[in-house]
Amino acid sequence: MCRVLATRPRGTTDVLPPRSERWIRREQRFREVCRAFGYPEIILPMFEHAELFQRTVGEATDIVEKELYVFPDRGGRLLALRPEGTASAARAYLENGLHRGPQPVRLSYVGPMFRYERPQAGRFRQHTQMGVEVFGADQPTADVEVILLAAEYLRKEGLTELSVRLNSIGCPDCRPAYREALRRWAHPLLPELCEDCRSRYHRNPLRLLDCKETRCATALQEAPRSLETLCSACEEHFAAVRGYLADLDLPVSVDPNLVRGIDYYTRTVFEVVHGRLGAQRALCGGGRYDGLVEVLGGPPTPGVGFGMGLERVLDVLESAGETEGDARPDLFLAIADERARSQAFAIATDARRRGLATLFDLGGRSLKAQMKAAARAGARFALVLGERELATGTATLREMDTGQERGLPLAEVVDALCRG
RNA sequence: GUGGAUGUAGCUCAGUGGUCAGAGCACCAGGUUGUGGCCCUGGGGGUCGGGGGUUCAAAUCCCCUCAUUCACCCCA
Repeated sequence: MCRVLATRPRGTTDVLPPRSERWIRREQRFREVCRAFGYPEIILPMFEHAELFQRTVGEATDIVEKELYVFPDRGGRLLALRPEGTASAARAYLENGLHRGPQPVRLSYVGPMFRYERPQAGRFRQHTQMGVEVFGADQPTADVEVILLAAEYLRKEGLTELSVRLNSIGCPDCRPAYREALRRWAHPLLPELCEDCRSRYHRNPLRLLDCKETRCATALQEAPRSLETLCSACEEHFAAVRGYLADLDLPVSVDPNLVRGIDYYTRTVFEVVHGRLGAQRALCGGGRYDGLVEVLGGPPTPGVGFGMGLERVLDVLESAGETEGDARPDLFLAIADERARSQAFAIATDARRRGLATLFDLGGRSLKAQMKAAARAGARFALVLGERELATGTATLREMDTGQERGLPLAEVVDALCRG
């Protein structure tokens, strides 16, 4: 085996059956929920002009600064593998003139995202996000709708122990003032803070608030909160979001320390977290991005959405013993005599056309080995075809779980299985 | 980018200087010439992650490197 040719790139994964079957079920269920909420799917490119992400996600963010997969193509364009879905969706919304049609525009998407990160539990260089976006809606009900959609999907997957973390980081009117206020307040504490926090002070003071170092956390306990300095419009918006969510039987906690690492967010930001998931416990992250479309040269357009990590959802489900979606064949044809092979092809074709998952042996193995293969594949029924069946026109159908057998005319086997 | 742990069969791992490198599970075949699961027997499968060094002798000790993994930063 060649070490390089037969090794996947760092941070990527091969998703094998049966996990791949479960994976597909998760995508299906997400699409069902999106359909129920009226969010048709948009299919977007996996790479874009690098500038799209640099300008929207933000030059100074980790995602752009150190995680973006950028490359020049053969025509000299600077492209980037998408690190997230919202910027692409906003670009497509504008480029295709959706902003000129009826508003709001609701969209969903499922697909791979790429970030050059050091892999760890729940984090990869290629991961998959299921997300939704609403463009052209500034009402707090839109924020509530997308949070509700995320929660409804996760509920349908049978997940419990979920909670929604919620915060408002203000808008271009009130955020700069808050940043300055926080900086001024923290300045005298700088010598006590950790090295990371001293650099956060300059780069992104909001990040000071969620440092995990205990000495920083205690030092900053009394820091001013963004929630206390929201402008009245943001204040009102946030109060409305909280109010609707409170009526909805969702475990929501307002967390003034929740800060997200993408520049385009305004007002509402949120995460859905699950307790038992290692250090990367956010299943879902999102928020409002009222200035995003305008940055791309479009009209002022409010928007809100989220991205959900498919691998993380699967991890939680599998840690809870999830097996839904595991494939199980209905019928295994064991061939005891090569002269029965044509008959086997005919029965298999009939069964498959009628929706029964049917396998049969490709030849050269003993009947015993074939029965073993049938059991291993998890087949519900096995049918032996040989000289005897050809002569009498009847066969023995064996139910694998119980070992019970019954004789049936060959022509009726598929009918019997279809009836259950 | 930073720190820790780990790389031996498909999987989980044993083997810390000394014959040709092992176990369990899995896989294939036979025992049972038309029937899976239990049992028995046999079989296939390894550049001991890679390279260099020390030594009469290296899976084992040293250096480098690659990969995996967990955590930090950050994020889904």
